[in-house]
Amino acid sequence: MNSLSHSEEQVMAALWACGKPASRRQIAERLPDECRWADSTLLNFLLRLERKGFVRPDKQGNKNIYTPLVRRTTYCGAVTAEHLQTLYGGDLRQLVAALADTGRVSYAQMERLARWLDNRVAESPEYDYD
Amino acid sequence: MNSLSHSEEQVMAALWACGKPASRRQIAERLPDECRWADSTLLNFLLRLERKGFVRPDKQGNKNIYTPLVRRTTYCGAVTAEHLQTLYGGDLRQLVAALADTGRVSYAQMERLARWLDNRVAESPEYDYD
DNA sequence: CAATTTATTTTACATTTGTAGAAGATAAGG
DNA sequence: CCTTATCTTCTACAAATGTAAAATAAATTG
Repeated sequence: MNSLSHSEEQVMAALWACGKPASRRQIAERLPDECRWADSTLLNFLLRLERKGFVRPDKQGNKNIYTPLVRRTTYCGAVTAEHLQTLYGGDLRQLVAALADTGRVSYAQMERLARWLDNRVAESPEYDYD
Repeated sequence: MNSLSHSEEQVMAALWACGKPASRRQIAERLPDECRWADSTLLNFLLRLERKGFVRPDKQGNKNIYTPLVRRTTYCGAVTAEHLQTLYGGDLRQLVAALADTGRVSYAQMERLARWLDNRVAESPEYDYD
């Protein structure tokens, strides 16, 4: 899988957030505030994403409708795993700790994660233990 | 804080892994296998890191000893928080889920994280609840 | 100390990235 | 249908990135 630049990643995130194939306008609406680009800028990123095999544009009249060709979880899993490896040697606890210790996630969120994990771990079988 | 390119990040990770100020050679030893760069390449990254305020080189004879000027947790917390926001809308559960669902972390590791979180959450006070 | 090895600094250059104006194509209003 | 507003595609360009050879400086060795 081709790797994405930060801007391209933001565009993909916005497209995934749309939940279905979306126009340039719809994608723009989902972008965070700091991404107030010129139309042609966003379209250029979409073109680069097309070249990298991440989206397919379908012409509806003069407009394009973009469909993601890579699953969100697939891409995010891969890039997060890479991030985890590079910065934390693959240790997920360290990643969570870094967030907690620098006050990047609230206590409440940590608790929710704990509860949720307890469930997952409880109901999951152990035959693929390590 | 200045942002780092992927290569620069790998260099910093290696330097942090050294645990103390380190020479170019020592840093190289800690780099992952895929980073078999020419010496001048690594030195160039170190120079760029210096310009970005991430390291300070101290001359020991003709050698440089590099000291990190940014704490690992500070940097990693910031960049992981950004990653979390961009790709998962800030929801840590989604991040963990993406790793789990794509088989990027083992069941055992998830369990360790769960245990560890249970402890942290238990012993932590709640006065900063959300 | 001359020759050789080891380090670092400079310089270079192709590629990728961020950003958007200009140009071209399509639709819509009057 | 002509004008105007939309959209997209082309083209451009500066800055950042990946990568390393060439030049330079310092240490080591015979």
